[in-house]
Amino acid sequence: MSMYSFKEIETKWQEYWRAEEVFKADSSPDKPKYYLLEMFPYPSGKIHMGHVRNYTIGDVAARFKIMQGYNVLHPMGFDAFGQPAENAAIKNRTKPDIWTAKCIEEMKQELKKMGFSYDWGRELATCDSSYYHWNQWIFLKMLERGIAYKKSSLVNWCPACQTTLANEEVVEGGCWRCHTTVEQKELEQWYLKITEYKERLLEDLGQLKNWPERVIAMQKNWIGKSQGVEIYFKVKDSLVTIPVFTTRVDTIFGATYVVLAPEHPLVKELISGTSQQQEALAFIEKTARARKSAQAEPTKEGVFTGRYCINPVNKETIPIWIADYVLMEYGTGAIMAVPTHDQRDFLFASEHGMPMRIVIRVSECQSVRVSEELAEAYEGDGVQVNSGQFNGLPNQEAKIKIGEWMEKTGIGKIQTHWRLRDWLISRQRYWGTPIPVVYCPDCGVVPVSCQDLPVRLPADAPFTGEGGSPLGKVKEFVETQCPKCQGPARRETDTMATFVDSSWYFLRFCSPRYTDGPFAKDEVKYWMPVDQYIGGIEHAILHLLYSRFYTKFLKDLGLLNFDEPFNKLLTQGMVLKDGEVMSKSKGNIVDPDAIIQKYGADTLRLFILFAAPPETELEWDERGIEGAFKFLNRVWRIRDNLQDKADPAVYKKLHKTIKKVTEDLEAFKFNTAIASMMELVNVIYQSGADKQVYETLILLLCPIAGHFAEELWQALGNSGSACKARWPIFDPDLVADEVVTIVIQVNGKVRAKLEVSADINDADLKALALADEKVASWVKGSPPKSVIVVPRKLVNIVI
RNA sequence: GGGCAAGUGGUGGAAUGGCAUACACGACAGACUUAAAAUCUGUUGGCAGCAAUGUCGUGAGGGUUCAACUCCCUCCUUGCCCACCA
Repeated sequence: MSMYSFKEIETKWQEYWRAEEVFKADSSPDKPKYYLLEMFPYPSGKIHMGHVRNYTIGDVAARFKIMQGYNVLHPMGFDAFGQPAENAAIKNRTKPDIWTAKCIEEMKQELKKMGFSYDWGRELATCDSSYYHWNQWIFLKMLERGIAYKKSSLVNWCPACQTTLANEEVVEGGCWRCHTTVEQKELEQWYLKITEYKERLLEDLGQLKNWPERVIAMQKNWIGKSQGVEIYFKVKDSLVTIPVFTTRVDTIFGATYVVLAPEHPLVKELISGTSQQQEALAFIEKTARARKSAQAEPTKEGVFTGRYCINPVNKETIPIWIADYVLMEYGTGAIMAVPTHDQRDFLFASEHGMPMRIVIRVSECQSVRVSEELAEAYEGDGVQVNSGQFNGLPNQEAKIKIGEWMEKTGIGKIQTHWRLRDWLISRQRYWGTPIPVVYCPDCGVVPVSCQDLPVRLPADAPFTGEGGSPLGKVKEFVETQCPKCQGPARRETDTMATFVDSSWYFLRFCSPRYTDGPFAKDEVKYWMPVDQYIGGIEHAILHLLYSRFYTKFLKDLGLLNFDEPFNKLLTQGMVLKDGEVMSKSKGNIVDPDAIIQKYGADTLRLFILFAAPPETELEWDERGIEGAFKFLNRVWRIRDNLQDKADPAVYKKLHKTIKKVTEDLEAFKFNTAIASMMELVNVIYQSGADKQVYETLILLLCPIAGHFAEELWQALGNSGSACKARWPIFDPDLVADEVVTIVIQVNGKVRAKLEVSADINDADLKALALADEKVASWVKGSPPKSVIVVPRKLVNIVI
């Protein structure tokens, strides 16, 4: 009787898989392909439970597909540029490249200890010049087509660190590193014109039938298409016109004032010379300061400009205000205020004593007549009142009619506004892809030519943590020749945001060593799109949106022949401890490596799959992991008591288990797949198993507990790798029951059960049910009102 | 404020119109053992009952149905995402 010595077994098989290149993928046109991808990690040096869960889910799916005969591509790499390497450089005086290489090495060792089925021959790291070369190449193509461009804009700026911050790096209005209040600063920055693709990004969401609903909803929200009307308000005694955007044109007759954002370009002109000028200027100055801190609380402050404009639908003269509840970034930066039908306008109007007029009522005879009776704005649907020729129309209908009428008369224009902004990719940082552009005093902004790529990061730079980009201080990097006139020029010292790196890595995996372009077209044609993508919900918007954008751009370049990169998407839930997310700051981290040491990788994999379905949160439970370990040991010991020929009932259970496990793995229902295998093991402990039953069980376990299965597969005298064996097929005859249990209900309550032949007809079943003595005692001779018979399941007698 | 998801035994969870609580953890009991651990075998939703059995029970309330954890409506709670977005 041997022990289940997981340490030896796991090392042995990991070495075997490596030496035999078991998981090496090659494109082969005669086999169905399956590209399984998990979101690649930032190489922090240690894997955490989130990684373990993400990659275990993917690994089981990959191994299952291999056994089913698919040609599987399952690669792994590292999203290796980014802030932490630079922070480490500042803190420990290490070089970012050396620090990152060390982290990758350590992380790879941990991933290997989990026994994941990666084709390590395809490993890539985004910080390799052979990778970021093509980042730069794609950027140049975007520049050529006007998709990459430079403009001046407000960005988050930490005055202490002297650097810009991404929105994600602003925590409660302060710098995530030093907590200094973040300011808004005007800077020239590089952008990618993702807005050029907004229509397609929105529309093609419809193609993503196998994406979670909520991810689709989040992307829709983020793109933020809203249809409305731009209305022109003429300023009284002036040639100026104020365009206003609204999605509620049906409320236009209730507009009692107009509001501009304090930064609106027309504001200065409007207030000049009015009695309100000083007050207005002071207000603008004050809000500008308040708005500098990124997360200012909403307020309802504002000031009258001293000017009036004309409501074009009823020629009413209404005042123009400036208020900080209007945002310059959305719409036209100006709104028409309808206090009766917009809650924000209502609050502002109440505060400042502005008039209100109801223009939509639930019904025409509704008794509320004067606006003073309103406690809040009515934002729902109803019938138009006080609305000129549109009175009496349902407001949804009026919305369309008024829009059309405005177009015809030139009062306004039907328009669509979007929330999506262009993507700011400039970072004043060292550890990222250099933006391949040169500034020449004579020729201006000149792209580096494709032949001269990659623009390499200098090996060293001064990392002080203050005073802007370290790259700017590396003379050999900055000083260069203009590609156009050969005169002296300066290189761009900004680098690209790391989200750029991860926006196309799934394409690079198809031909990671290709040198003539970002990827080999035929390899991409064979492998793409990704059949199954797996990762955290935190990437539901940014990474997935950027990857979709890149795919569409590369399609337009003629390099791809599909619109969407990821066919199916699974977002796995988080791993919790004591009801909270595992995090360093909470100090509730469970180190996967410690669990591997104590129980082995197969036990860890089994537990993490068994404890919860993949999409829901998973509560870490040390006792649960012992249960998983006990189960593997229980399976291990079956080998000591194999019979010559197992009981037919065991075979029946076996084939039912094959069916259930196959269906469940297909649907990523790992927890119930494992439960059904546990049931089979319980039956085996009752009735015994033979070699064939045992071998089949081992194969069913193989995708989940790979090392364990290999060892037993070999011990049973098989040659070759279990994970290359054919996936078991169930016998339909053995799965079908010849006797079924029928539930007999009286008035919907279970009163009896009958064992009957599976092919009994409904009439016989009904007769049998009525004849049952327990049933008779409930029916008590009264004739049943009706009897419902569900074949093979139940009979319900209604009395 | 808007959107989405979830709410089931002591615990993780199963059942997506047809036996509520599969499987596991924990707990309790028995076997083995000098003893413990490990292992194996049972029992394990509440209430009433010696028992057979009855009855209640899936966040709350209503509805549809012969039948509802499941579908519909209203509400509560929790989590996530977005948010002065006009």
